[in-house]
Amino acid sequence: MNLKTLAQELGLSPTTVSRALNGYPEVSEATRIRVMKAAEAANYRPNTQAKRLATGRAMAIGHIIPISTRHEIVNPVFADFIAGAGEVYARRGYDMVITIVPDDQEARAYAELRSKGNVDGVLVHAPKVEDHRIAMLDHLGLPFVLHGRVSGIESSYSWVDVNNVRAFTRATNFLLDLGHRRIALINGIGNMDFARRRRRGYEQALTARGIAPDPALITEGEMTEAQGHDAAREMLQLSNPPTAFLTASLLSAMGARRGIEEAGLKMGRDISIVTHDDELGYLKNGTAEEPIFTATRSSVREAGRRCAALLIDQIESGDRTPRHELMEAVLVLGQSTGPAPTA
Amino acid sequence: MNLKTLAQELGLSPTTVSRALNGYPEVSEATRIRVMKAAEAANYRPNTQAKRLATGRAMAIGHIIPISTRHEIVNPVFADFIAGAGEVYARRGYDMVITIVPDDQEARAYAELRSKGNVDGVLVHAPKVEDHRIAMLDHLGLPFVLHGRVSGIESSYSWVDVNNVRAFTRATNFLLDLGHRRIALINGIGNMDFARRRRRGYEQALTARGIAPDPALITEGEMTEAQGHDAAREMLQLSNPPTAFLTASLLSAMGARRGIEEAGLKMGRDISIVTHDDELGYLKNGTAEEPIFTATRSSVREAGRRCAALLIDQIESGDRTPRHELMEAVLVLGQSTGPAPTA
DNA sequence: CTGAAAGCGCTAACAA
DNA sequence: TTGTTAGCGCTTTCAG
Repeated sequence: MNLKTLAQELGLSPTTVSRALNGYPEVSEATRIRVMKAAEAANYRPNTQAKRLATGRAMAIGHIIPISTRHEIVNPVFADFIAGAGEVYARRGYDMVITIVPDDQEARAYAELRSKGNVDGVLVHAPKVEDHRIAMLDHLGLPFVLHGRVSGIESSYSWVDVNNVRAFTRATNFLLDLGHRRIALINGIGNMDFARRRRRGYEQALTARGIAPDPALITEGEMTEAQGHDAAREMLQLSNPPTAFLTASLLSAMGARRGIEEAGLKMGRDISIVTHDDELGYLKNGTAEEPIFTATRSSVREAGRRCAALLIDQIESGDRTPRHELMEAVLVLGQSTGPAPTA
Repeated sequence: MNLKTLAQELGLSPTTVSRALNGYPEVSEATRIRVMKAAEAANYRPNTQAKRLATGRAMAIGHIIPISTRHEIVNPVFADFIAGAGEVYARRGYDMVITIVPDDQEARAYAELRSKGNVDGVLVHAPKVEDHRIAMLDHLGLPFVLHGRVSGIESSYSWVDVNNVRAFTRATNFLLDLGHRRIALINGIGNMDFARRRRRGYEQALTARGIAPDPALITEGEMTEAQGHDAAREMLQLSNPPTAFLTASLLSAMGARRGIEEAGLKMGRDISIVTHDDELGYLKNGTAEEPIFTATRSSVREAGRRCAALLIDQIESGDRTPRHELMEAVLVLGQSTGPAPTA
């Protein structure tokens, strides 16, 4: 069933039917209703491709996922972001087009998406310090929104990010308030922008209390269980070992926990862990002496929603002045994951 | 840059240029080369929407992800599948369109995808026992491939699946060979087809050795850390507790490990764990007395590739006779994750 | 081997 | 308020 035949059945022109269906004002209420009913009855749906060609709008948003670095796709957090963004796309009639590319071909992927007219805009994931993609997208003229920020870049662009500095300042302060003075940081890959900011928050909190950050207590890398385990084992063998760990992910925290137990120490008695990730409800129901965490997964989903909404707004309004949203992480202590963080 | 202007610049008709670019035989090698060069120089890419409209092919594959049940999107394994499928799509020129829907609207989502002509086929995830989606897609006439199978359905369809029965039979036998007689199963949600099959494999192995499966040693549910922990705690309080755990996911295994330690038992001395999931390299480097696991994540990625390739083949060939691929899980013991499982 | 012309299904000026 | 006409950018007969 297409427009033309539907129009014929109704004894109307395709134009009128189109207008009625798309809510144009200049069509009489009577015919509109008649058309709507007929369309409903015939189970008519406008052909997407034709619509796209005619309007010049792809009604789709692209997400490019580079894969040679495993972090992005393996990170469970990515799925949450997609879920959040997908909710918004569904609501607003957009398709989500995901492209997997070896990361040395990422630039070409954006350019192709652009020149083939596949998408109206893109969402950019996992920005690195001084990420080159910003300049490239600017140059392409393809609307985009970053999930995260890029520290080393002066040009302005739209982004949605969580306040990583503040989250880690608070988490560090929490441990300091408990009396800890030797606090280790198990962080993400150093050139990821979020990791840089988290480290800054941690160091600022220490410095503010007159404690010099100790490089021996900081490790950066892929946020896996093994990372947490190895780091904990190693650090606990120092002559002046940490009494607490602050980790950037739940997996690292689990690993650290294992390392701690292998060293014969007991969680909450000898040592504490704070993690940034609420991922799977692990580490919940603790007391103040036990692990706490800040909410990541729920906020990533919310970030997905906001990125998507922001991008669609920009596309539909044509207004390209950069906009930002900074979300606060929620510190979760001794209870299950709370609602998504507030702005 | 579009076909028309490119043709003008070359002093050729759009037809000829199109033919040259699309590899039609009836164009002279000389002009083909000339056209190719010009296209390259002008950085010309055919407009996707126009191509789609003209050919009637969407050059896109849909993935519908229902979200009210959290399992799918939260499961890290899903990201691996997407990565694998995405590789193939990229190679063969297809877009991957992901739709997130509240799971009570899944049927409508497929119907819309179909009638709007958004995609040429769909990949179906996480089949349940007696999954109704098969009948629906059959009825819609939309080509599809299942990742997994549906036990309770007689109609035939294409699928790619891992041999869950055999994986769990082998894992159970491994524990039996070590001398265990009280083996617990921490399984996925009961109405998921894969969970049903895993259970069957486990029970078959026990029965074959004359051991009656004990319902008190079987638990089914969302495969979280908490599930593993709670199940382990509970089962270890039985008057006749298990000496080994077989879990369907790494997270459950981690949880079980925590539960075991809380109970004052020691891994590898008092108790063993085998898990189906190689997720993050956890539990590796064990001895025979220590945990082993079968490769899931790497095989899921491979499954993604195969599903995508199978679907595209069917779409392009027009041949709708159902095809299947059964992959064997690889038992990984005392070493890091191996290569993807072989067929 | 190349080109002219029609058409994919829709939207959007412009007329009436 | 409705219809006519052109056109989005490509592919694909059908002629030459």
